[in-house]
Amino acid sequence: MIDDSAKAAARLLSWYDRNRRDLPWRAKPGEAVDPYRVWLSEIMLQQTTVPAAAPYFRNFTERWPTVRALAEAPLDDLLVAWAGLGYYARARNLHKCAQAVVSLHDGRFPGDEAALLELPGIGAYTAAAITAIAFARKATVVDGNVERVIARVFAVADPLPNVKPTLRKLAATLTPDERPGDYAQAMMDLGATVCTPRKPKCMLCPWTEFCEARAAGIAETLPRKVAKTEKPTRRGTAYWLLNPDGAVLLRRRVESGLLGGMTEIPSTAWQAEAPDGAALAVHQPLALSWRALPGLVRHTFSHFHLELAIVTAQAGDGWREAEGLWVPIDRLSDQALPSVMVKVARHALAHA
DNA sequence: AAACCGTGGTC
DNA sequence: TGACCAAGGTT
Repeated sequence: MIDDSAKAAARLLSWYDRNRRDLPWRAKPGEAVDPYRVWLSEIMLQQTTVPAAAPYFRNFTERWPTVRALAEAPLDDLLVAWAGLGYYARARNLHKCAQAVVSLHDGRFPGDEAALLELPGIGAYTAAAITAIAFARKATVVDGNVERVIARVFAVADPLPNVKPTLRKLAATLTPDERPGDYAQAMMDLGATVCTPRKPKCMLCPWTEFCEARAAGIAETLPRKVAKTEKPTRRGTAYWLLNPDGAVLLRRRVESGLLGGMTEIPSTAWQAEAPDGAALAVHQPLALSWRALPGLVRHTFSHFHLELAIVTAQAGDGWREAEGLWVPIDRLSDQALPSVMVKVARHALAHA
């Protein structure tokens, strides 16, 4: 077991110095840390892999180099730029947070956890990460990586999420006073590259000698998690409607909830039962004779599977009566289309 | 407090 | 091939 937390921290920091990864948001040695870039990267990395976030981070920082620039941009520009990254409430809160930093803090991020926690989209993890990485102040960062490392080092067998407070307390006992930012990133790097969910590389681990789970031969089985509820399937039909100019009808979804504020191809409600003829008539954007396209578009969201049928029609006179916006096919990339809608558009273009 | 909220890669 | 997984937060 770990009987000397200072020694454990030193061992981890030494490992970190020898295995430092070059990531787009990581300041080079000697380079000043920009809290704006730390914050932006932490939001993008929530439940998101490094390869997925990296191109979005480059695009955002090039286009909006400061929090003030981001605050002054129209929300819809952020949603277009965020499209495809998922969890779109993050983009809405990103905008709110940038505006709060400008209006409440004169354009500078606050440097303590309590003040950061007040900002939209910043929770316990992100507040600690910004405090440690951007402001070099002591804070215990607990993300999925840290939970896994701590559960293994201390052989905590109680399942998540209930055991989370216990893991947090244990993690705090190891946090050193020195180099808080490097230590936070070292813990996450250790979890991401060595103490991995499957087949942990214990031979390369700086903590292998005092890891209780490794000693007990149960490292790969930790942390335990309560079984998740099964995902239901919902079904719907999307309307691929073209006007005489060859533009397609799109709509803006409501601000809250699933894909809030994003652009969609008009469709019926998504329910357990596929829509019947009456439902198709109720939801159609124009009263027309629709032709069914072959196949289905399948997509899985965080908590349900979706099966979408697609019907198509050509609007004649009166196309202006439809509710929504008409977008030329070659301008679809300017829209805030989430991945599921990109799938629908591709399917329609391939089969229409 | 449990549900909601995306996506793409991996095995 | 379908379940699991990733630098979580909000309601």
